[in-house]
Amino acid sequence: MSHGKPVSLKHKIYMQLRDEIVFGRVLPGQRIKEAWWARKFGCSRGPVREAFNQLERQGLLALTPHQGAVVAKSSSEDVRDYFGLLELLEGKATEWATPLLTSDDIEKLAEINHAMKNIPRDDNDFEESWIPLNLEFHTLFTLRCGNTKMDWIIEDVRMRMTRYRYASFAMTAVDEYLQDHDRIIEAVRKGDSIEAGNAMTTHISRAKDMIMRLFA
Amino acid sequence: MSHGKPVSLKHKIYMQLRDEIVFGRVLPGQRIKEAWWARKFGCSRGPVREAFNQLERQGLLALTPHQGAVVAKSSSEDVRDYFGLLELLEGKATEWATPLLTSDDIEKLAEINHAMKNIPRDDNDFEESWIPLNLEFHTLFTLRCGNTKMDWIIEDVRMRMTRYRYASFAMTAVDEYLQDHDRIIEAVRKGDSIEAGNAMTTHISRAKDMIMRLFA
DNA sequence: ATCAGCATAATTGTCAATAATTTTCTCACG
DNA sequence: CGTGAGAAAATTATTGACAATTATGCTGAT
Repeated sequence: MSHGKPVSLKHKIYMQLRDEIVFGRVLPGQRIKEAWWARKFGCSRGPVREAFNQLERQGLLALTPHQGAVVAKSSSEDVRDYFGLLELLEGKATEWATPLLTSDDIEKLAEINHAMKNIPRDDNDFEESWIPLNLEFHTLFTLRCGNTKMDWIIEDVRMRMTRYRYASFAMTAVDEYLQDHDRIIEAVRKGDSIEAGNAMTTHISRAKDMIMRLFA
Repeated sequence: MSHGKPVSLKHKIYMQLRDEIVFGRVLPGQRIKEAWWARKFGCSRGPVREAFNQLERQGLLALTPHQGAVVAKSSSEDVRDYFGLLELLEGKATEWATPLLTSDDIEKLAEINHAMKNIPRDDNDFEESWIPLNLEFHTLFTLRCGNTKMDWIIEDVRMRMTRYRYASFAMTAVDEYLQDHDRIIEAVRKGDSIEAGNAMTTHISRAKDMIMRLFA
């Protein structure tokens, strides 16, 4: 074998269309046509259909028989409830991870947040720098929490809201987010799992409030 | 419109193969062939492939390019971690639901548990009577918890383990399960959400221990 | 008897064409 | 001018055939 699985055509189509939706280049309610994507990839509609199906199961497309696909709409209630699950899951993941983190892990968390603080605020690419660092910060807890399914389920929930997070990204709360991270790190340093979990829940709750306000 | 969505062929295939897996008529690791199911339904392989994809996304089939599908295997670690998520999710759903339940809801819970107690223990169809009642009991909390996504996520987690629950169903803990339900109902009657949530978590933890023991 | 190498068979991945269904447009009628 | 029936167009659902890939089972040399 060379390196890993061979990448199937359906997977490439899936990845690209997923990005289109997640990064908001196509908007909720917009019609997505099989034939268009088949031509775009120079292939037949078979692989396109399979990609569409996968995206439906992830809540990003809405398929209706004989009617086709539209980018799924989420109500403000949907977003609130997805965030509610994230508060619960990431909060508990943080609580569970706290006693399991090595000193290297904790140092890594501090480094990430330091790097986030140093992103120039007026940079046009602020989001492009912020997002991967933020993801790395959060993922470290889910990967170290001792439950091998936690990252899968959080990723699944997150996928359904990411486009709203990106679409309504606002720098107004950046300082609070960074302070939240500091509070989490501090609690982790003390080894106080409950406090760390609560700090994470509070952090996500703040993000929820931000986005819900922009939604209305 | 006549009555609901038209049922697509892929959905019928999906439902039937899912049942085969969930009820253990095909075993983990067993090869599943597209052509066989296409002949079984008198159709081509297209819809079969779409059903396979859906089952992969639900964790019931493992697909490898050019190698085909096998019924997914779960390690004992996987089952433990899925149950860990269920404890968390159903526990919190119960806590959240407690102040929202109507007296009719609580009465319904009592009725269900009463009916479960009255299933003849030596009945050959004990499981067939038990499972839907048990599901109804648990689902009432997830539907009333105030988070519209809770039932989706619990259903998703549960789907991945149901076959293990059924495969290793043992009546040895039935009495404890019924007592657990009574404790949950009691806490709900008192309006003690924390106690109710803890009782649900304990209940699921007991089921986990049962199944993990049978796994080893 | 064992094992590498090769030919064969079986299975999946993709395609282009056809059938079924829905949507859109047209136009006669009130 | 609005409306509704019906034809036309567009789109999806399914199919059967072909290509690409992998598994299998010979063959023969050691």
